[in-house]
Amino acid sequence: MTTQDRLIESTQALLWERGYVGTSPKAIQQHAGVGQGSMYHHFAGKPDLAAAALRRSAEQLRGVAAADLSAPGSAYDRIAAYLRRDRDVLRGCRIGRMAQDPDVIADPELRAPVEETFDWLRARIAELVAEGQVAGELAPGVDPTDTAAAVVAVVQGGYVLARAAGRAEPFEQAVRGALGLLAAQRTA
Amino acid sequence: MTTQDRLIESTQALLWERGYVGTSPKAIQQHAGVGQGSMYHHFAGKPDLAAAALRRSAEQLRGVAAADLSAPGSAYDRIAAYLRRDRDVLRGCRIGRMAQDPDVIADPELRAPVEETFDWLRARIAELVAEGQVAGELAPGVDPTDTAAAVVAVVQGGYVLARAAGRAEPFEQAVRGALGLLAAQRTA
DNA sequence: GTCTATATTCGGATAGAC
DNA sequence: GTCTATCCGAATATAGAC
Repeated sequence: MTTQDRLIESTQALLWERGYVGTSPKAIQQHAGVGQGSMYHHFAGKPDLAAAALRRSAEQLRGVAAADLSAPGSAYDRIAAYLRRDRDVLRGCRIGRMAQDPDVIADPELRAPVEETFDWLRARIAELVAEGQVAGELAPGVDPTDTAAAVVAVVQGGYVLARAAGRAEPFEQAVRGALGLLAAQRTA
Repeated sequence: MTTQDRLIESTQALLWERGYVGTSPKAIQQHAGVGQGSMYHHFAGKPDLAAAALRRSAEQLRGVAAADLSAPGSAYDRIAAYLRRDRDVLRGCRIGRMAQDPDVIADPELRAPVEETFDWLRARIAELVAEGQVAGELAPGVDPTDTAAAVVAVVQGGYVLARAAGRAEPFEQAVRGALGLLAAQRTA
């Protein structure tokens, strides 16, 4: 692995754990086993490195979610596959976490991967809901866009509840709750 | 207002905006218009002050939510009142935000108000759902505890989506989505 | 109770040698 | 490309005067 890659991966890990404000260049260097000069040779500074790390995390997350949402089965099955995916719940979401950091939100370069990830995710789930309705699998009563936003919000909010509680259970409850409400839309 | 109160209110405001890691004692002093020595006379340090601020925020939040959830009308109406309450969406949740901060989660004194707020909120909403089912207003199919967790998660996740997007709309979509799914449970 | 002075470490980087 | 030296301000206090 290249020095750049190790720096990016270390930054991904530290941003996930400590957030942007809580992650120092020195901590990144130590985690990556890379010297000061080396880091500043490859990257302009902390914001530059964070931007690279966030772009990579966004790409990876999208890949995983895309797979869940194209799983075999009905629209409901695919959304359930996304919601039920095995997660490290107490760690939270690598991307969603960044939405809380004012320095990330204030910098368009840093916010862009976060915004795009959620835009894509909501749109993809809305598409599935709409397809399910057209296919007659889901009742036509609910709005696909709104429903998709609710599904994504349940996951992001589930992380918040779980971390607040110090245990994964509230996340799992929220997911079951969402699936219970969604199941009532099935026409079968 | 006493010096203590001004310090607590300033800490509440700064924790909301910048989080725990991002809030310095100096910033608190300046925001409160209080000197260094004065702050350390009244509080042992940053964690002590933050604990006082979080306890107060938790108490206030609970008061507001309790009012929504006891509004006139059916169980659905009360949950809708909670979900639709006018919020400063892009600022996020004063309490939920803390769940992302590792230093808050690691300190039992700081985590307690956060955990208790969400425990109470989920329990109160679960109670409403169960009452609605018993009264025949809501279909008996969904689990009250799980549904309540989903409702609270939609709000917390809605904040994440809105901040990521830089606009309030995704929050409002998520709320409408949740209400749409919940409305389908009404037997009327 | 409040103020000013002082201390230590960290954050975030630049400079220049190798 | 990588290393070490150096810089300046901020974070988080403690000490002691008023």
